[in-house]
Formats: sequence, C-alpha cells, structure tokens
Amino acid sequence: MTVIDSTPVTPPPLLSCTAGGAAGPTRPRTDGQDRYTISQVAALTGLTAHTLRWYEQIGLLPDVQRSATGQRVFDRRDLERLAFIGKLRVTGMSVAAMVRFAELTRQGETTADERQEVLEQTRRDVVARIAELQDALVALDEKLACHVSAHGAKERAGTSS
Amino acid sequence: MTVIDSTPVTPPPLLSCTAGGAAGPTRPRTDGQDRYTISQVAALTGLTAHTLRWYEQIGLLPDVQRSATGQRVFDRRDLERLAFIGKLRVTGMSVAAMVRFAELTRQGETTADERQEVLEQTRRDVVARIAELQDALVALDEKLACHVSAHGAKERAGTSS
DNA sequence: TGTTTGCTTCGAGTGCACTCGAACGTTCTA
DNA sequence: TAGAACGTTCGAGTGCACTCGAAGCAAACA
Repeated sequence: MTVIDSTPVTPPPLLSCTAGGAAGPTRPRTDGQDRYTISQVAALTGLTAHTLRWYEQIGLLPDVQRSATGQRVFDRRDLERLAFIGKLRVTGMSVAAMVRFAELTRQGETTADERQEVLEQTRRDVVARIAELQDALVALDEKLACHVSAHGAKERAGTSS
Repeated sequence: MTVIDSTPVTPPPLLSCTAGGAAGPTRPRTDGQDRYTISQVAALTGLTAHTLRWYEQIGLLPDVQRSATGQRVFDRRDLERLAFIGKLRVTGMSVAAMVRFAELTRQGETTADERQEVLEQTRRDVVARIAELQDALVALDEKLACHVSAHGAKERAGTSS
C-alpha cells in the first residue's frame, strides 16, 4: 500500500437512508463523477485492495461496477456500503453473517422482516457488549482507585520505593 | 465437561481492593474453607479445566496452591483473579498483555507505576471502544428507522409484497 | 471397588479474518 | 514509453485464543 498523494480523494457525504447495508436490489447507473479506483477506496477506508477484492469475491460487496476494460469502478454507494460494513464489523458481526445480510438485501423487499430481525438482534448484542465494557470500566476504575489510594498512602508515609 | 450437581458451589463475594489483577506478591495461606477443585472453578467461571491449567501454565494465574497430593486447590483469591482476568478479557486485552500485567503484579510495589499506566491505557481503549459501539448503534438505528418507515409506507399503501 | 476426577507433557487442530505472494497479463498516467 | 496500477486465480501464511486428544498414572468419591 503506497500513500496516495495525487488525485486528491474527497470522501463523499454519506446519505442517510440508501443502500448502505449491501447491494440494493437495483443500482442506479453511475453517471456522475463519483468514480473511485480500488486504491482510492483503499485509502479512504483503510482496507487493503486485497481485502476489497476479497469482500467482492465472498459476496459482501457485490455488483461493483467495471470499466469497459474490466477495472473496478467504485462509487459513492459502494463507499456507503463499506461504511456500513465497517459499522457491522465494529459490532463484532462475523463476515459470514454480513455476507448473509448482504444476500438478504440483494433479494429485495421480501426479506425486509428478516433483515430487520438481524438488525435488531445485532442491536441487542451491541447494547449487551457496551454494558459488558462499562462493567469492565468499573472494574478498571476500582483497580485504579486502589492504585491511587495505595500511592497516596505511600506518598504520605514517604516510603518511596 | 459434565454438569456439577453434587457439592453445590457458592460463588464467593468479591472483595474490592485485593489481588484481583494477578497474584499478589504474597498470598495468605488458605486456612479457611474456601477451597475449590478445578472442575468447580470451571463451573463457576465458564472456563474449561483445560483453559484453567493453560492460564496457570502461561503465567496468567500463577501460584495456584496444591493439595498434598498435587491437585490444584483454588481459593477465593483465585476466583477474584479470574474475575478480573475476565474483565480484562472483555476489554479486548490480549492474553500476552494480561500475562505481562500478572508478571508486573508479582513483582510487587516497584511496578505500581507501570501497572497504573497499563490500566489507564486499557481504560482509554475501553472508552474508545464504547464510543465506536455507540456509533455503530446509531448506524443500526438509522437503518432500523429506514426499515420502519419503509414498512409503514408499504402498510399504508397496501403493497404487501 | 469401580467410576470419576485429577495430574502431567506434548503437539495438533480449530475458527476467524484477514494478509500476502506468486505469476503473469493488461491498462492507465506522467 | 516507462512504470505504476490494475486485473485474474490460487494457495499458503499469520495471529489469536483457545480447544482437544492422547497416554498413562494417581487420587477421590459413592
């Protein structure tokens, strides 16, 4: 991965309610100027070109457009999909589950209920995970409090070792 | 792992400011009745006996006492240590880092500063992780809101496909 | 007394999510 | 026109945290 310094890449604004999850069942053709090469997308997302190709290959990021010469042409929609994939990744969802979700999305409106259930379950998982982490935070703070009080006592007693 | 149904195991209350992190440099001999076999500890913690032995072997849970016949005898202190290890695990700290922390704890008061730094860094990591998850939660909620509104529109229009 | 549980060491296997490299050809850009 | 970037397929490697099994023997429990 080399640093891209030519053709400055401007991250597009993310739309709110579009096909972030995976491929939408229909994709409006990219007629505008939001075209990104794989290395630009790599730079924007922090993923490697390898990983981007892999995502496409396993069906996590399907239907990436190609130029007449066969090169991948990513657009804003793909970046949105990748952004949402990033969110799902943060939640701890496995790649296999994300692929499954992408497939459901591709299947269109008929899978809306199932997708909603997946999202709600994921939401519950995230809430639980946050609670766990906050629990851990409490434990850390208790430990730190011990350290501080022990240190304070030490300071007061002048035992510096 | 079989389910333990004899000798009901009562989880001990966790003390607040003791040797949770790893072995304290000195361990008061276990004279009381808080003695646990490896399978009892496994049942209490959800870890396997394999993993408990492994923890001891790699130095994550050092100085587990032994009976005259060489069997491990865990006590409340060990359970506290395991509870704290569980918290650290939740934070995403690697086993290697936890072992390092346990070693520092064994080394006693001289490593207090370093341990405090580790705890503070871990705390920062956890806070960042929580922020990430809350971010993901927002993204999930946006998606769910889309679903709900789409569904609502569908309901209103009577297009049920 | 027989079954279960425990002990040891050792290495191998698992599942995940990448991550990399090879090998070789095509296309784009300065 | 050179060289960087892109394309393909394929398999292998990495790092983590377990997880399991074997072998063979000792101890505890019902």
